Amino acid sequence: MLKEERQAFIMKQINLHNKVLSTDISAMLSISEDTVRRDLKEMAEEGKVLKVHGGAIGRSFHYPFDEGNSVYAQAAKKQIAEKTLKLLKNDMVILTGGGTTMIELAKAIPVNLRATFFTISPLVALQLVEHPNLTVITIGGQLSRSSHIHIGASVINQLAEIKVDLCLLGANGFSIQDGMTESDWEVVQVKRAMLRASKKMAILSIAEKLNSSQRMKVCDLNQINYLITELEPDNHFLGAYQHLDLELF
Amino acid sequence: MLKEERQAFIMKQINLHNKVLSTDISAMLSISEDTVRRDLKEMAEEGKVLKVHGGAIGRSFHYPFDEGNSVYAQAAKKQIAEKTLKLLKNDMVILTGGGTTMIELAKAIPVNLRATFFTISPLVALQLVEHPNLTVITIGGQLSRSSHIHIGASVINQLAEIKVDLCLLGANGFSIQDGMTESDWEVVQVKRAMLRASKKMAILSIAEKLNSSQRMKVCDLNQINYLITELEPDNHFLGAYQHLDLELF
DNA sequence: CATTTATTTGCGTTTTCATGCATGAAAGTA
DNA sequence: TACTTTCATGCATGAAAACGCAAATAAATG
Repeated sequence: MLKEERQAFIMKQINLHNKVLSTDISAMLSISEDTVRRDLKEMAEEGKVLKVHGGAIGRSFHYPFDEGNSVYAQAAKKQIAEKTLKLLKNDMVILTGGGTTMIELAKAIPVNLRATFFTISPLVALQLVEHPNLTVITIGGQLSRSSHIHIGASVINQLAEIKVDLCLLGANGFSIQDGMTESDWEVVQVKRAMLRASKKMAILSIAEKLNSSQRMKVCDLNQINYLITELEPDNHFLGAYQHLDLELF
Repeated sequence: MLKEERQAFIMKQINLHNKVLSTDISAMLSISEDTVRRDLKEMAEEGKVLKVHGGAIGRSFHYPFDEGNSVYAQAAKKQIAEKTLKLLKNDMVILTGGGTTMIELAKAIPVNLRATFFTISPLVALQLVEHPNLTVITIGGQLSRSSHIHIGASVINQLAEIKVDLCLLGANGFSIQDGMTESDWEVVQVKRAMLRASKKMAILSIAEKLNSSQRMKVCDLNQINYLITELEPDNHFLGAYQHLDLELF
């Protein structure tokens, strides 16, 4: 049997069942597991499959979404993501919200980080799960059409049952006078619940959003531990925040 | 024997079997393997065949994973999606699994359908929420790296609390003998819970997956109400399923 | 026709490739 | 932690490919 035939067979199995076990292929084709492993290794190097312990899984899962990635202020968001990495340590349990900044963060996480992520955003969850050493848990609930995060009572209930080391949130409105604010009542509720579920709170926001306010208040600034923007902490634009009880990044 | 004859013979063999072995041709035509190799090399340079170690394979031989990251058997899956629409009525409460077939279904849903969807797949959820008249509720939990669906105890618990009109599932293994089967224990548990949570059960599967079995059993065929494939219900390939207590689409 | 020239073919040798097995390391599991 | 499964690695073996060379065949030329 030709090597190409074998690999085609494996590919077909993966297309059909999403994953294959080396032992199964070995048995089905009556070849040694070594050969299967070598095939999988080769195919993995060509990017055709994703090798995992015991076999391989398909790589065809790729969301048709952010492909046309024209994210607003993406450069700044990438910078924020990079800075945020400093807060993440091995074995942490982390809770995240949604938004494009969080997506950038999820992409930027180093492969060797070993941590548990709770998230209310399916997109962030899908991005995070690409990392081999992360445990990703989605807090489910009604999916908001506008913000693409889970909202509603069930989310609140689930959040009441966890306590995480660090919560990472994007901000909608953020100002000295009004603290963190939001325009959507449901989102306010969810964010408050996330706040309660976390020991520390970090806000990721492009500087542009600072000093803007929305209608509804999520919390005061003193409940925020870290504020991460694309600016240097000593930037004059951040002057008003430099003397508060929060750490600037 | 002329070179053209030989090469024509080889082409014929390749068209017939999609591949040839140098040793076989050598034996069949009583010529040395070197000659065969030289022929294959020549033909490969002309782009007629694809030379590989041990012989050659036809030019038409692509890997079953169609170029890039497009979906395997997408046409068939779109057909399945179209047929499935007949089962969906206004104000239904529907529970769905994951997989590329389900994604196609989510895309195919008409904008005027007014229904509530529960799903364990973040990808399906994101696709569904694009429709203005759907309420989308994600059943959250640990996100499986291999199948991109939520698994684990929390999913089971949440499923225990709902009762939906119709459950739509893709199948991993499906056969008369073994019923619906899966390769992942966690997924089995989730699918069983989905079964319990639903009044009716529909399986969406490309015909290619029928008559294949995986290690672990999800349920018997008599628990399935609808089986939807890309084939016509009276297709002879579905013969074995036509007399069962399930409706074919 | 004879001779030269070019092409094709087969054979032996050397390299490269494919595969299975054995071993110890690594990862997962109880 | 101890136990099992899976991985990676090197090695041995056999198969196939590449290469050069010479014989055989075909084509071309005078």
